[in-house]
Amino acid sequence: MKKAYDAFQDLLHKNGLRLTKQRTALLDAVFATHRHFSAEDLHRDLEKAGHRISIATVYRALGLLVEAGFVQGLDVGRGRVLYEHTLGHAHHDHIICLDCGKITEFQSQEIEDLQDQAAKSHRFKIVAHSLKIFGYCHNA
Amino acid sequence: MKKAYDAFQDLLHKNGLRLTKQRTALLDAVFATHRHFSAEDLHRDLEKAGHRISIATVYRALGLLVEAGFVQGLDVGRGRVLYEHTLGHAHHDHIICLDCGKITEFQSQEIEDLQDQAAKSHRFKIVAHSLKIFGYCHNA
DNA sequence: TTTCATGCAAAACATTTGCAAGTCT
DNA sequence: AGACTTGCAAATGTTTTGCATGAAA
Repeated sequence: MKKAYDAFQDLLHKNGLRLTKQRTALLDAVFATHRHFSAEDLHRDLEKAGHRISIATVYRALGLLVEAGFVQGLDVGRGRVLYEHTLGHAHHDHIICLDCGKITEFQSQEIEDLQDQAAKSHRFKIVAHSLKIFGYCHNA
Repeated sequence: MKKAYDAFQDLLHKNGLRLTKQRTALLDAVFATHRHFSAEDLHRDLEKAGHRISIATVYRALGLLVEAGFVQGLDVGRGRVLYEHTLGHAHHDHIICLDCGKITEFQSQEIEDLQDQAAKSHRFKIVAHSLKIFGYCHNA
């Protein structure tokens, strides 16, 4: 995980920002998990691990990480946003179970290509896209 | 638009619900436009047109329409939900301009098929899906 | 020491809900 | 009459913000 720290520190330095205890702990936690987590999940885990950090700081730090592309937000509906780190993870889309909340990732280069094509034909410059499939997993 | 009223009235009757002035006016407004609108847009337009309706009722009626499949919600991020009526509209996806908010619709049967395939291979039963492309339109 | 960051509590938003009063059937 | 609806205001849940205090560089 040295890479994540270095890249993050670089980013902070470049913008005259500081590497604080809170940001360090948060970065740590974000890259330690490979699940999708909410801001509150993250806050709870950090406090549980003995770190003193406010929910406001969690949101502020997450915002930084998202802006920098280290972390991605996934809007799962009804105002719920889950996050996941992106370093070392290829782009993927999500299938969300409406019953148990389980999130499965998948990817399809064909879908990507078709999206690019669609955007181009409407003269849009793609910045990001979000494909979510909602349904019921086999446990439902 | 006779069809929409009839279908809505049917729906209400079937569930022991009532066709009130507010619901009539709202249905009217929803089907009169072919744009994407927020609950507040709708509320404002209704009041502007001289109808007395509360925002709570707008949400309640929109909920009914969504549940019945007359209207679809489009989560455009940051807790913003826009609605559009679906009667007589084929399924489509959206390209959203991050600069001006313009929303362009497109559809691709190939993407649909690939999604079905992806869901099936993960043993999910699809209920809905949402594909949004974010970017900049040619005016940006 | 000079910024920048944090914590706290209040504010901001969008949406939902309880309840008494009003309206449809 | 009786059940469903409405409006209102308060409650909700999540995220943001102002400001005084605290901590990096």
